[in-house]
Amino acid sequence: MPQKDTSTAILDAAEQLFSERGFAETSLRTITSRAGVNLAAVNYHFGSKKSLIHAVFARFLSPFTERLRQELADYEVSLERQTAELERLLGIVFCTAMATCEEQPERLNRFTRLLGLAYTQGQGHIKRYLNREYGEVYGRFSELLRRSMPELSAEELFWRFHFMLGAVMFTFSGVDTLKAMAEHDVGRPAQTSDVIGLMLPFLAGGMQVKAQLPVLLPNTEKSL
Amino acid sequence: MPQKDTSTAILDAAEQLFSERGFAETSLRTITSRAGVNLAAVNYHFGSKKSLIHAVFARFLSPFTERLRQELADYEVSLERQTAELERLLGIVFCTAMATCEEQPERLNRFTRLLGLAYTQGQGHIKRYLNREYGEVYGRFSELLRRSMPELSAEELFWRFHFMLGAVMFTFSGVDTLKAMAEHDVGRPAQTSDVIGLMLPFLAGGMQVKAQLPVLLPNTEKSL
DNA sequence: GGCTGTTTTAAACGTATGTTTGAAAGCTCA
DNA sequence: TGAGCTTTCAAACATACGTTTAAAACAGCC
Repeated sequence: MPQKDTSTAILDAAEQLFSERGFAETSLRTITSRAGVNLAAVNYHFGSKKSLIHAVFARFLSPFTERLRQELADYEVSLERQTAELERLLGIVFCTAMATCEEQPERLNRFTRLLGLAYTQGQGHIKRYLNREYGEVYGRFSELLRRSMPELSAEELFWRFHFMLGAVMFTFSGVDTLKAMAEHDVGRPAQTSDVIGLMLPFLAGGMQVKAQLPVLLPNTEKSL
Repeated sequence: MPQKDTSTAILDAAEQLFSERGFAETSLRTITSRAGVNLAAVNYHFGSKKSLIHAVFARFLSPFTERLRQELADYEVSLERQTAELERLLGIVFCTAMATCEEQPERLNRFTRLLGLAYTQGQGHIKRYLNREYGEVYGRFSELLRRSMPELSAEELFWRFHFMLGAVMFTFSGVDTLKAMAEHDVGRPAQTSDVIGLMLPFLAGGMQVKAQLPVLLPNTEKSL
C-alpha cells in the first residue's frame, strides 16, 4: 500500500506520459523525473513497471466501473417501464465517464487514449489485466446493448459494436490533436462534450442503419 | 538502393512484426533473425530503424496512393455526369486498397494496423513522413468527401470523418483477433471482404444521419 | 532522546537496444 | 584470373532501460 504523495505524483506523471507516448516509449526515468521523485520509487511503491501500468488503469477504471455498474442497474430496471433505447444507453456510458473525472475533464481524453493503446499496442498483460478486473461490467453493458437492438443479428451486432468502439477510441486517442486541427480548419474551438454530442448521433446512426446489401464492386479493374 | 533479396526479406519480416507488436517493441535483432539475415543488414540497406519504418510504409502506400490518385481522378470526371455518392467514394478507397494487395489479402489488415499504430503510437516522425509523402492524395480524397456531403457543416464533416477513420483503423488493427472472437461468439468465420461489407453501411449510416440535437443529459447525478 | 519501521536516495547491476567497424566473401567485367 | 565494387558477417561500441542494493533520512511512539 503506497504512501500518498509520492505514489500519486508517480501516477499523475505516468498517466499523462503513457497517454502521450505509449507504454514502451515511456521510461521510468522520464516518469520519475517528471514526478520529481527518485527513480527507485516506482519499484518501491508499485513493484514493477507492469504493476504501475495496471495501477494507472485501476485509478480511473475502478471508480468508473463502480458508477457504471450502478447506472446500468438503474437502466435495467427502467427497462421494465419503457423500451430500450440505444442512444440513452450510450449516453449513460459517456455521462458516467465524464462524471468520473468531472473536476479534470482532460482526464477523459487521456483515459480513452490509454484504453485504445492497451487494445492496439502489444502489451498483452494489460489486456489480460483489464479483462480479469473489469470484464464483468463490460459483459453487462454488451448484453444491454444487444437488448437495445433486438433486430440485429449476432454477427452484425458484434461487428458494429467494434466499429463503434473504434470510432470512440480513435477519436479520443487523438482528441487533442483533432481539436487543434478542428480549430484550425473550421475556426471554432471544440469542447469534449461538443465532440461527444457530435459523436452520439453518428454512432446511433451507424448502429441502427438498415443493413442493405452493399454494392461492393467485384471487378477491381476500374471499380466504377 | 538496396539489393533485392535481403531488403525484401527484411521488409517482409519488419512489416509483419511491426504490425504485430508495434514499432518500439520490435527490435532489429528480432527482425533480422526472422528474416534470416545479419543484424547489420538493416543499417546497411536502409540506414537506420527509422528509415526502415518509412520504407515499410512506402512499399505499400506508394502503389496504393498511385492507384488511388487515378481512381479518384476517374471518379471526379464521373461527377460531371452523375451526382456524388458517399458509398461509392468509400467503396473506391476500399477496393483500391484490396486491389493493391490482392495476391496477399492479409497485407491489408497488417497495413491498416500499421497506419493505426502510426496515428496512435507516439513516433512523431512517422506522422511527419506520411504527411509529407502522401498528404496530397489525402487532401484530394477529403475534398471529394466534402463534395459528397454538401449539406454537412464543415465542423460536422470534420468530426464525422475522423469517427469514420477511427472505426476503420481500429477494426483492422485488431481484425485478426476480432475475426477469431467473431467466430467464437457467432460461430461463423469472417473474411475481410465480409467485414468491409458490414462496415460500409455502418459508415455511410453514421456519416449521413440527420444531425438531431442530441439529448445529452446535463445532470450527471442519475443520468436517467 | 532513542528505538523501530517506513520511505528516500545515489549508485550500481545486468541486460537489451541501435549503430558502427573492419575484415571476409561474393560478384562483375576486362 | 584478378582488380574493383558490393554485400555479408561476427564482433564490439555506446547508450538506455528496468531493477536491485545498501545506506541515509525520516516518521511516529514509548
